[in-house]
Formats: sequence, C-alpha cells, structure tokens
Amino acid sequence: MATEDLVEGLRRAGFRITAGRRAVCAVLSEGDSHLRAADVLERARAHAPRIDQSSVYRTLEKLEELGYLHHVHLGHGAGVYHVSSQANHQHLVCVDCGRTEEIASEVVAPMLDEAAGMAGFSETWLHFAIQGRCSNCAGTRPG
Amino acid sequence: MATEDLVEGLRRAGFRITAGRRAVCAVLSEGDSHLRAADVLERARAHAPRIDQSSVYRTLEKLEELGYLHHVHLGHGAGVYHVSSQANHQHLVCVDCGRTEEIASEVVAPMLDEAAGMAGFSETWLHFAIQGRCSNCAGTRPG
DNA sequence: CTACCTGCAAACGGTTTGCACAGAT
DNA sequence: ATCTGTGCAAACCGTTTGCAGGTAG
Repeated sequence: MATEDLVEGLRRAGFRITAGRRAVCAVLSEGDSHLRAADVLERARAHAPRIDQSSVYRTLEKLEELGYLHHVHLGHGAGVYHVSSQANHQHLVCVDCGRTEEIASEVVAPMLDEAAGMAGFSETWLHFAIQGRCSNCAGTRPG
Repeated sequence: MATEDLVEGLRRAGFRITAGRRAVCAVLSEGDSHLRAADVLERARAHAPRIDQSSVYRTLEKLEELGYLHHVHLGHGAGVYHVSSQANHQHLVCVDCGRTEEIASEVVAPMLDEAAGMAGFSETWLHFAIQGRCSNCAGTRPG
C-alpha cells in the first residue's frame, strides 16, 4: 500500500495530516511486516526527526481503527504491526528460541474460518501466532 | 492434575518444596484454565498468606520449564496459564470487546499439526489465540 | 482563529530482578 | 550448616495519558 493511500485514508476520516503522521505512513508503506512500534518510531525519525513514540502509537491506533493495520502479540514481548493488505499468513513461534516461521494462509484459512464461524465469529484475523518447538530446539529438552 | 503430582514434579527436579510452591500447585490443580498470574497470586494467598507475586512468577516459570504448564498472551494484556493436561483447546478473542470463546482441539488440531510440521515444528501448543470479531461486535463497526 | 495534534514526561500494567534474610534439606 | 527460595522494593519494558504549547485547516 502506497504512502499516499494511507495518508488519504487518514484525511478522509477527518484527521489532520502532519509530518509525523505522514512519516508513519511512509514507514508502513515500505512493505516490511512485523514492525514493532519502536521500529516504526526509529524509521519514522528518518522522515520526521522530532516525532515521539506517543505520536507513533496514536497514529498506529488510528490506522488500525480505520482497518489499514492490525497488530498482534506474537510472543510475550512487544506487539507487531502489519498493513492489512499484505499477504495473509500465520506465525509459528518457537517457545524456546523465539524463532518465527511464516505459514501461508491457504494452509490454514479454510479451517480457521470454519472454526471461527462455529463460534459466531467473523472477520477472523488471518495473522496470529501458533506456539511450538522448532526443529533446532525440539531435541534439546525433555518436553 | 493433582496438587501432589505437581509438587512431586518440582521435588524430583531438585527444587525445594515450600509453602508458597505448594500453594501455587494447589491453585493450579483446582482445574481452572485462563488464570493470570495475579489470579494465581490471589488464590495462593488462601493457602500461603504471605506469598509474593515474584514467588508466584518464579514458581510458574519452573513448572512451565518442567512442562506442566504453558502460558499464552491471548490478547494485549496479561498472559494466562494452563496446566498442560487440561483438554486442549483454542481461543477466539474478539478484538473489539475482548470476549473469548473456546474451540475444541479436534476441529483444528490436524491442520495445525500439518502446518507446523511443514515448517519443521513439533510439539505444537494446541492452545493459542485467534483474533476476530464476535457476533455482537461484527455489526457495529465498518471493518 | 481554533480545534486538533504534538513532544515531553510521567503514569501505567505486567513482569523481572537485586538484595538480605528465612527456612528446606 | 548450607544454599535455595523468599518477601520486599525497585527496576524494567511496552504502552497510555495529562498537559501546555504548536500547527493544520
């Protein structure tokens, strides 16, 4: 998604366009997944040097409310942000070493939708974390 | 799982058995899922009034290392603890209201195992969170 | 001009850690 | 007697909030 699409989305929702907001949009449009708020802050400062973390959080929150963005807490640390249009995928997180692998959506989406539907849920985020033990760590510990 | 099983597990692993550790084990053996550390603390104080949160965390950590316990961060707040033998299930978490529904494992386990296996993961935790929008909240927001 | 937005700093909730003492072995 | 575990308090991380001043509209 292009910077201007995000900016325009904010504008249309009645929000003012500031240097900081534009910077956050620019960072998100770079295409990287799994950005933590701190990453967004760091990169946004390349465009808007005086931007503060609070502004980053506030902008991310607004973009998320508008549906341009999701965030998940993959492990036990900071949440990671995704622009919504990026290819859907799931995460496998190794509980031992923290390594994460992605699984393409097609593998799990149909089952997820069905399971969610049974409970009356809709608009399931096809981006979440499954915990497990990766191949490196599987042998090193009793279980 | 009975209190004594957990206590015995700690003992066999070389840990000393204190009133606090026994209290945490007792709480966990009550059978409730989704206990946050703060819940465990509160209930443990019924058995060991002077126990501190730090001891609760330390004991939970040890039980988790021994494989008796898992914990997950279902939403954006505190993590919840499960004793491993409890019936496996997944969680649907509503991103709007926080309501959580459980899905029995059989619905999703086969697919999960397959997906995890493709990435070389094993011992997948069949307990994690899927985010979505519950039936109550689905209509109230553009999306 | 006047809301809205900002940077700053401080509060916050959940968790972890350093310490000196208590207590299990 | 020894050394692990404890309670306490303070640090910590990620996130949120109150505020007075700044700026988009």
